[in-house]
Amino acid sequence: MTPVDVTLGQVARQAGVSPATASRALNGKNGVKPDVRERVKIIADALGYRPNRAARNLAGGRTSVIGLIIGSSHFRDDFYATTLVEAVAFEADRHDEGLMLLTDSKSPSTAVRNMVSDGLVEGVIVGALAAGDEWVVELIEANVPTVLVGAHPPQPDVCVVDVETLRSTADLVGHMIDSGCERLAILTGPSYRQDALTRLDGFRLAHSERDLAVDEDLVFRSNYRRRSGYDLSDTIIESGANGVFASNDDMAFGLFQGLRERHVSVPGDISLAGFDGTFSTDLSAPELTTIVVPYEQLAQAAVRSLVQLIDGETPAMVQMIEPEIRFGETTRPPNN
Amino acid sequence: MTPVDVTLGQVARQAGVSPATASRALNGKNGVKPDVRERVKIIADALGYRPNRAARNLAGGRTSVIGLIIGSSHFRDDFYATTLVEAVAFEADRHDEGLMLLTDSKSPSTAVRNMVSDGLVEGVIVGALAAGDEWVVELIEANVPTVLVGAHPPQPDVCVVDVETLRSTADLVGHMIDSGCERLAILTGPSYRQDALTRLDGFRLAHSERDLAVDEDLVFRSNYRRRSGYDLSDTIIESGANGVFASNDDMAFGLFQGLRERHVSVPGDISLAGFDGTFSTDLSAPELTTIVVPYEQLAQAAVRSLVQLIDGETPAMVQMIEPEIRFGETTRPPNN
DNA sequence: TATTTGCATGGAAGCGCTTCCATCGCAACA
DNA sequence: TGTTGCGATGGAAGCGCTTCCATGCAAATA
Repeated sequence: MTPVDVTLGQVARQAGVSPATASRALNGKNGVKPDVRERVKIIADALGYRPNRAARNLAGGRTSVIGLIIGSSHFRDDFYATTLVEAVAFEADRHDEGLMLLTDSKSPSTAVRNMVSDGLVEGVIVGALAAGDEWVVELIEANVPTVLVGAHPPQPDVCVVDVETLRSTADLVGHMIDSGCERLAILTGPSYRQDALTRLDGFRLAHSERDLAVDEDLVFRSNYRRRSGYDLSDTIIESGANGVFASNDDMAFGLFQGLRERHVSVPGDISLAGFDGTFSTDLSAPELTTIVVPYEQLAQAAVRSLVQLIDGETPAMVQMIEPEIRFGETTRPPNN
Repeated sequence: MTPVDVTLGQVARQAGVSPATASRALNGKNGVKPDVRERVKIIADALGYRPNRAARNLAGGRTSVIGLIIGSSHFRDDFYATTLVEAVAFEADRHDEGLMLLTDSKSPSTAVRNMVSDGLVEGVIVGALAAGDEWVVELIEANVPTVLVGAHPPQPDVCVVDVETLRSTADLVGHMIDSGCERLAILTGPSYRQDALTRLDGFRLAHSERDLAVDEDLVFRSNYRRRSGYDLSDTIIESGANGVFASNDDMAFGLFQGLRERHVSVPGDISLAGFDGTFSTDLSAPELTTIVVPYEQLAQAAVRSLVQLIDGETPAMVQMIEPEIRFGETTRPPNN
């Protein structure tokens, strides 16, 4: 089955040492003379030796496989999911870690725990999204090294990597206010999603920093769906808003489309900004002003932290990655 | 590390049998009395026993992990990739197979072979796409059980699961011709992609079946990009075509957008169909007539075949999944 | 009843690796 | 020169499982 199969023993014999020493040499443990180590390494290389992960794992060592779990419901529609999967896959590879995709077709925690107790996966990265608490708690309590990516309900003792959202949202919203949107509306995401709440908080923060009250009539509870942005077009127009911060790009695109169809000029009549940094497929749409989620960095931080966790180190419990605000053509230019 | 760790030995002892028998009982090997098998199973269940995959693998058994590799270049933009990953993940899970995501950040074949010789992955599913030959050949020669999903250059001795494209395309195109598109254009995909070629073949087939010559001036070489459909709007209009088969939905959407902006009615002035069954994000666009790629079925067939391959059985070398033609509002109705 | 057949079962080896423990040799010390 | 100490090394156990092989027992046959 396996194409070539050089074992540690063969390497050891070739190098004239015992398997024990060869193992130590290859794994960077000390107690091996430098020249011996070097010799073993060279021979291993020459022979194309690859340690059998199963054996290594069995013997108590590392598997070098991490798991990634993303709610399947988010897989399809969410730009988030795809991009994160790709980024994590890339990053895991850089760390020489295998990446198992764990589905949550049954119970997610069961799936994960099973994998872990199967001895295959040493830790998991959870695309947090709307991850319910029990879930994560269960993992942590089962002592599974876990890193959460993305917004999530506050949770003690869990390693989290997230996008700094409050400040950046407040900055963007603040800019909109400062550049003339005295009637600024917001399209929120669903209230059960932490990220949606934080984005709304950022919206409020920008106002309070300017001693402005948020006009609650301009807070439109929505659901992150493109359709909902589109459907709110009339309402927005009637509200007299001259600026809209959509809590995600999808809604912004939907709204944009609605506004265009109603011949409302963006940003002439209404300034528009989103959040995520996704790409519109609408080829004649202007570039959206938005906050770009840095997936690569998220993935990088997540994998790094997880590896540390597995190695018994203590990574920063909370890591906030600064997103970049990208000014497009749907708001007035920043220096205005 | 592992939360609970019930071993086969414990199950065996509890059941009052030897580990050997327990193993046989649990793995459905014969040579175990039904009542004993039942007892062992019940106890294993009660104890929450989960076989250690590493050990199982080491002992020469199966790992029950398969790999999935998709060119990373396709990961981001291709609807294909995401959907396939999801479908395969789901299906693998149903088969109790773990799913490793293999990146091709280095050389793809190296990545795969490493995984396999690491003893982690028993076989791979390759999202074929534009998979170069060497690649696949290398895998096959390295004796790695491999299943290709999707169109690919003809290749002997490789297990392939693909969408039946020629006939379905010819059917759809035929319908367009029959329902009044005497000037039917095609937007092709890039010529290095097998699927693009087959779709073009289907287009031609529909014509030859009707003893019609393909007007080569209506064959527009394109690249699957939405943008290219959009950009070809004027050319299409000038060509006098009254129907367009776009080789994928993306181009169809792009073209649709272009036509709408130029106030050309679809299907009034020009009938339009695509291929793939993706969803338009354009909320006010009509539903596109298209051929829906059945990802779930593809994934299902692929996983099934791979498992057979791994088990030493001989699955059908080529499996063609029949897609469904979905008539939307961009062509005249089918019974016309 | 004696013998063969065949199925159910247990014992034990071993997959490739890591790691504990004992050993050995050498340098530094008394 | 005789000890001690310590770093380098090898031997061997064992991770949890599968599977070969031998054993034992019951049913089927002569």
